[in-house]
Amino acid sequence: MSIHSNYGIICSLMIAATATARRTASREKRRHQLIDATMKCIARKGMGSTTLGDVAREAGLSQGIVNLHFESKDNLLKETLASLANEYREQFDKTLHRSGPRPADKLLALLELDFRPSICDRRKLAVWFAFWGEVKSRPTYRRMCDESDRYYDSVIEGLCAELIAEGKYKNIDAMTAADALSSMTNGLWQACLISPQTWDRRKATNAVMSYLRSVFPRHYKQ
Amino acid sequence: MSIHSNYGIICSLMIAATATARRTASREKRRHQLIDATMKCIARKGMGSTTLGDVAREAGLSQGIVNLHFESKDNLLKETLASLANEYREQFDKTLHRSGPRPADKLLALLELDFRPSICDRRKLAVWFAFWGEVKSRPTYRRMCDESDRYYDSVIEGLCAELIAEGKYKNIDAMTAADALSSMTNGLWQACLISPQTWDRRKATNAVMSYLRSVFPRHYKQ
Amino acid sequence: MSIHSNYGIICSLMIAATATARRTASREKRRHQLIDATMKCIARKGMGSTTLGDVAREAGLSQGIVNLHFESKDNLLKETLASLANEYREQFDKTLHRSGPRPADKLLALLELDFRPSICDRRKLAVWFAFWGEVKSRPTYRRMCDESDRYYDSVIEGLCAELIAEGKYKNIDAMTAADALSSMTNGLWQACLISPQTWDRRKATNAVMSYLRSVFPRHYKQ
Amino acid sequence: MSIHSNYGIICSLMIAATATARRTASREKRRHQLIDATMKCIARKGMGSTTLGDVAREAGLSQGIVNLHFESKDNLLKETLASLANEYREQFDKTLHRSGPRPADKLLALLELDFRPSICDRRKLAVWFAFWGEVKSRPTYRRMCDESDRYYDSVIEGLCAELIAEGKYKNIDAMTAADALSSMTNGLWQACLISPQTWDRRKATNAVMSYLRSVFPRHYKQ
DNA sequence: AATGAATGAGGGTTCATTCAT
DNA sequence: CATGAATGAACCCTCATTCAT
Repeated sequence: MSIHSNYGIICSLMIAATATARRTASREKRRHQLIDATMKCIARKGMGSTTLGDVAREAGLSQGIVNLHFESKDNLLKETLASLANEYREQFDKTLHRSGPRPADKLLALLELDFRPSICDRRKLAVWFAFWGEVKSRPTYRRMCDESDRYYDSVIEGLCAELIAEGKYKNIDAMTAADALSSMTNGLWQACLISPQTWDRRKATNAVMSYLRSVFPRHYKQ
Repeated sequence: MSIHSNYGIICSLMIAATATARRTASREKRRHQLIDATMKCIARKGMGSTTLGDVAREAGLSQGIVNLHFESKDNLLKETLASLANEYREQFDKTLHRSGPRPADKLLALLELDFRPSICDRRKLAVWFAFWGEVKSRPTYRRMCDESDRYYDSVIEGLCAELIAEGKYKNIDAMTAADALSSMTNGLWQACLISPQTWDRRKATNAVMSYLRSVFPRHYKQ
Repeated sequence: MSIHSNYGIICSLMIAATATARRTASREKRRHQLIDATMKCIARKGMGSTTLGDVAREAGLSQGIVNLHFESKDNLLKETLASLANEYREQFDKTLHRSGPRPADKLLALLELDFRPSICDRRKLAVWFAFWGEVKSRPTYRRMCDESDRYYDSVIEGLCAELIAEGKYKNIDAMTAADALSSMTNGLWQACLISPQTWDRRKATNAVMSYLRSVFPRHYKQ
Repeated sequence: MSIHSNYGIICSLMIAATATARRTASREKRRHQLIDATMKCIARKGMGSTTLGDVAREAGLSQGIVNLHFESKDNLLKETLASLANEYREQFDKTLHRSGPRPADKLLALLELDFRPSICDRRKLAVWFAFWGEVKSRPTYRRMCDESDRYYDSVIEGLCAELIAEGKYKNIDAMTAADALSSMTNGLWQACLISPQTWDRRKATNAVMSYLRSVFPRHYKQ
């Protein structure tokens, strides 16, 4: 075998690799495209009224496409929730690691994240609430949400613990502070969904800050 | 005809009479019965999977009964939400008027109400969240929820304003405090729904109290 | 309670009974009507190409009717086979008990039954063969067919045994004769299905008679 | 580029070469491979539940392969039946020509052929019956089966005629004997399919032999 | 020649709604 | 009022077929 044929082989291999890569990439891309369309539909029509036909149409593809890539509607919804949760987690982790270095800064950054437009977007919140609305009857959804929540709570609680240690705060424990802060975020999202006219980011931030300032006064000044 | 056949007839008659009595139960009673069955079904199977057949079966009645009393499924759901909202409002108002007389006591009573078993019951919360999950795509639901929320917020805000005036608190305004407290309640309900294992009433109360104590220290002592 | 009211009650009861009876009867009637339509469709289009829509249309009813009465297509098919088997069995038993009294007459009557127009009808045979075609992949069908076959075989074998005892035939045993006769019937039905042009009842009867005459010559004369 | 990468390339090439060889397998071979896979699928899942995807998977090939080689599913099935019929005919003709020389031996050899494992195999019978089940609604299938049957019947009838002439049998005509024998074979196959537990080759052979012996006693002794 | 992603028609099934009783 | 059989639209899903690679 000469070097020339070797060259040919290498090219073939590269093309094959690219083709495979492209096919594979395209598969992931399709899935993402469909999940995206699903979220749009859920936000617009609600979960119960979203049909696979709607999703396919939204994605500009054909009827059978969802079952081809997700096997069933149920699975599509599960993967949609997973994708949503994953997206949040990525932002959360990125924020956690890039902010700081002081725990007070990290905590503030994480709380502010929740009201950034990319997260606190009514369309996206509608999808979250659609899933939460099914949590009781779908153990899988509950488990997925629960798992994420525990992680976030533990991070928040850890930061609160550091603040308490640093500030020698006597009247508060880390877990209670974390519970209060986490629940406020969720409740404020709900307000954003239900009362968008009266809701605004500043109000939400004020509510959270009012807690931080009065509980951790040495870290968050007026 | 012998006495025996008479006996059988009389029994039949009594059964028939009972059935008739049941059948002629007042319109309102039947509607309530169906709404109740609806909530049970939503809590158990989720809103998307609840059929009119399920509701009728749960109520022990026949297939067409819901359309007879509510015209359509859509209407049944709207009335179910209205009933749920009404029930809460009644408890809220009763609590507001019976507690007191000081605003600090009233505020505390209202916040504690939210974690009483009759309100903070996972089955009932499941129904609430089911409706919130459809809020974005069903303007009617949103309007109904929004309306109630505004009322509660205004009451809470009024009480906070009284506390602020009484306590001469400088670093907080009534609206912010009301926002913080209301959103915490909603967020804690969500925790109850999603993480029932780690959730308990004391934790929830602690979270709320931690806010009251640090923001209104002169009213709520450690 | 006077006799008059009693009279009214009795009338009501009778009406109720009639109504119930009619409802119940109508249910069975509907099922039979649908099974009948199913057989017609299978005979005309084949089992694989028969849709529930076809069956409903054939019965002059609406799309959802089959699932209302049979839960699933699978169940409809099973019940169709059961009905077909039942119909045959009734004819078989009737023939068995009405013919005779001698075993030779009974055996002949049973074998002739298989080629009577009501049984050996190409449309009906098509349905039988449609089910036999699925026997390998559907254990339920196999079991149902097997069960019936055993019963018929045992009756035929019993009659052959009586003939053998009566005629003191040396060269044949009852089981072999029964196997030969039963299998001939099935094979001749197949010929009727596949080669209707060359098939006729006389030919079929001749084939069976040729066996009877040569194996049981003292019972069946030339 | 090191020798190691070369090694990898060469291996890839060899795999590719094998794949190519497989891909360029003669058209006929591929068709046969697919027909074989079709029979396996029909035997396992039934004709109605066999999809082109199943066939392709069974053959270890790709989704679109059947349409490439057979244009349509319908055509694949027709060719499968043709192949099945052809296979039987080859064995029949081989047996006919190799056995003998006396007609009694030929007839016996042909009848015994039908119960040899290579023919009377439940998997293969399942396929036969699957096609017979569609005979009524698919004229093409009927015609194909009919054509073959006529040929076999004519051969059997011819042999019977020779026996009758040789043995000077008075009470039987060739056509009737051929009908009886052919139908017995088919009926015994059905027994093999439906009641495999109680069926065995000896029983089947006995049934056929009981006919031959009593109808052609001078050729087939006890 | 072969692949496998994509299509879209059509199947079984569910269910809100209607209506005769 | 109440029933429950019946309807038929619309859903999810399957699968033969096509086509770019």
